[in-house]
Amino acid sequence: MGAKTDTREKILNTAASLFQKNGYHATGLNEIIRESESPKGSLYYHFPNGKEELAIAAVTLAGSMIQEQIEEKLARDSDPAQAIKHYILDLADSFEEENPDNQVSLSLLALEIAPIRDSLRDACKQVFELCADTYYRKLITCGFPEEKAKEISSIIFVMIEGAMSVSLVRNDPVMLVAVAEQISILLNN
Amino acid sequence: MGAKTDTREKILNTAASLFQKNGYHATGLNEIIRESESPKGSLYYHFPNGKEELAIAAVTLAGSMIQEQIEEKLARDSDPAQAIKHYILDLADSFEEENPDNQVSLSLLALEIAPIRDSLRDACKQVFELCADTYYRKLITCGFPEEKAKEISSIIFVMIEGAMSVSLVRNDPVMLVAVAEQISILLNN
DNA sequence: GTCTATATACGGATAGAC
DNA sequence: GTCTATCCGTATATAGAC
Repeated sequence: MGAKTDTREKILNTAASLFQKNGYHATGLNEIIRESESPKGSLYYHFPNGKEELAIAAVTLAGSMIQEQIEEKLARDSDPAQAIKHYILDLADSFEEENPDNQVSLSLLALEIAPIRDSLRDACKQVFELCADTYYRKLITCGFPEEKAKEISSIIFVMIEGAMSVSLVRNDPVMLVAVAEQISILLNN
Repeated sequence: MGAKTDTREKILNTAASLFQKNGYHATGLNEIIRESESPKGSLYYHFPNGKEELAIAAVTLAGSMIQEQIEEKLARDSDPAQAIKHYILDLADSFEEENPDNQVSLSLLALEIAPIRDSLRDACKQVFELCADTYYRKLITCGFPEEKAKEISSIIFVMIEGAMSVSLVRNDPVMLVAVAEQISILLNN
């Protein structure tokens, strides 16, 4: 093995990166195979259902990577409010950088592909759930009551995703900073 | 006059509706002229710069309509927390309905078109600003200090847009309800 | 499993009659 | 100002050699 899954991985990584950055409809399969230096035949060999199947795999991969990043960064502070604030400020800091692993927004891709088909919507729902659940577990670990943690973790996900959208549109991370400042208020009530 | 601007208006309204609902790249000009029952020649007569010019006009129109709806609904309650909560719960209620004037999310369209060109990004920024400013003016009217109002109004816009995105992806308005419940906490701190 | 050539449809845009 | 016919590029997808 090794080379066996290598082509598939290259295609998938490239697709996930381009889909997240430019969106689903704006990204052509030709662009994906060019950037990943893979032939089109391999794409359809590994993803027989074409672009939609690739989208499901891509949103799932992107979600996992984001989830891992959240988890890792939340572990740096024991205080949950501080940890989450710290994480969001890091997002703001890395906003200018262009390297692909800093792409932490799922909204564009999810909003585009969810309406296409139920299977795509389900994949998006799962990814959203996964991210929110990472905040949830942090809050539980820190002693928050279950109900409160459930409520707050969803709100945090919504605020971050909303602030990311606004920041991307405005091309300016100040909205993320503003949201970071609200976290402690949110958690202490 | 009357018939003179009628064609333009029909094209623009249809475009704004389809762009908001399905997104920019997923909506073809052919679809717009078919749905608006206008010939393609008229589209390029009224919007010589084609799809991009239409997108600017559409996002601006959509923003104005949303802004008016926010303003109108916030006027129903004198207490700002109550007014905003009431407005968000209305959004949740109207979530199932399909008529076009209930499309109150700008994120999909804005995230798609902002990166295309600066003129499109600027139009999106202005629209976002317009909406947030409506919350701002409500807060000022109700006696909030300027700085606090500025801060909170942005957060409210972010939370609503984020909750709308999540609700659209999940096809379920519960996230809007959850956000509505947080408004009073946000305003009383 | 890999790769290229090709099929087919549709995208945005334009020309030019009326 | 209105409308149709058409251009050209690119999109997704497939066929079939290797």
